[in-house]
Amino acid sequence: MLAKPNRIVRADDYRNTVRRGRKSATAHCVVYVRPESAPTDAPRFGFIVAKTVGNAVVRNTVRRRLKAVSHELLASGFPPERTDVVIRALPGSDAVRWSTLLQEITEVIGAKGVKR
RNA sequence: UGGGUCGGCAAGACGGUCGCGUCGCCUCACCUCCGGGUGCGGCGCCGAGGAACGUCCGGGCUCCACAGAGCAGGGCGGUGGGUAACACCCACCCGGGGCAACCCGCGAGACAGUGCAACAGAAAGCAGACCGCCACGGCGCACCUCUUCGGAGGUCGCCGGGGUAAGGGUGAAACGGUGGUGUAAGAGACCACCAGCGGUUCGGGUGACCGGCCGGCUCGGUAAACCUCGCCCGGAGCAAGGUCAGACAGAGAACGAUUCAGGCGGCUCGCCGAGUUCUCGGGUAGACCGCUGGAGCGCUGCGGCAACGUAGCGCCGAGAUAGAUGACCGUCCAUGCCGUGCAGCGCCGAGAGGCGCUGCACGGCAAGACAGAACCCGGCGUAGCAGCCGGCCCAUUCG
Repeated sequence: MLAKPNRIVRADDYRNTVRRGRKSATAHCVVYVRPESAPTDAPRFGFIVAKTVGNAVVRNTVRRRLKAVSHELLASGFPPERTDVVIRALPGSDAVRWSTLLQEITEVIGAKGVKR
């Protein structure tokens, strides 16, 4: 779905993106976008799924669907280079239809960034 | 056919589009101390569970003296086996439940000692006696019978000192149970059977125990109360532990070296032994190893009632670290509900027909249990929708 270079893996990077990135909410997620922060050209994604969302199986599924959404975005060239994105899933996001989820996040990311 | 009981299997299938992680191979690029390393891309293999879960037991592994001894503490508790080990498993015994298959039991000891038992009941542990039963003695404006008229006998009531514990009632439990003999009334006082106890007794079994014989007739429960007995247990845990890289800033106090500084959870011994502990302040929490081939899995043979053991052959089946093992779509498969049609059965109706149940076909909708590895095994416990298969038992029908 998402290759290693497209993932945020350091706690510091999460912290900076959540604190300093621009924040916008959809019906099921909170999205933080911070441009010009990644060390390489590749945009990076990170995901936060709290225990309030569900048990381990549900959290895994939610995170995998968000990764699939991010992959769709990358394929259509949406997040600009060197941009960090953190998506925080809210309770209830396990029951959303796939098309709805994709549309919501695409709108938010598309409004924040310029198409490459 | 219906009901019950025990056990096993499986954990939706197939396809398409786009992807992820470990490992192996290849191409290209870069670096090189020429061993190799890093990165992009391609191909191939593999990629969650029966409970991966809870973390309740037991082990492996690692470190803590050389992992030792005693005490304390903890765990276990029918017997015999299995196992690396267990609180697990198998077989058997005993007790209880069930017509039965089968299920259930925190299954040692109450003649070592201490303690406990609400309510009820006369009485709860050592014998005793509330109601009652029984003779004996005394008393009576009581009653009946006989009378030689003096009284005698009996019934009833009261009192007295005795005998007795069968019956009543309470309780979870009342000093054996049932039936008889016996007696003034009764009682293991005696007898038969049963239950329990004891035996230098006989037989069976490795054993727990079982059966027989003999004996005198009897002695409560509770150890998920203290306790006693037997067996077992050193502690901490993969953030164990180790290598490399990197960062910072030290200061003060106490104790101590042929040793009771300190270390091995507590105490004593024993061992090791040169730095240890505390306070204030500051810093790092990166990479690699451990890390997955193992008490491993499958088949067949042999031993064993079984758990299991063993031999041969074959196989390799996850190693992530903001944490891979997937996302979306389609078809089929079971499942539930609704509708339509057909068939069978039952009921209602004079009839046309109507209603209900079951099965099949088609269409639509819903929806796919519980749940996600993190050092690894063996168990236990818990969660769990709908299924499939088999053994056994009971009832019924037919032969």
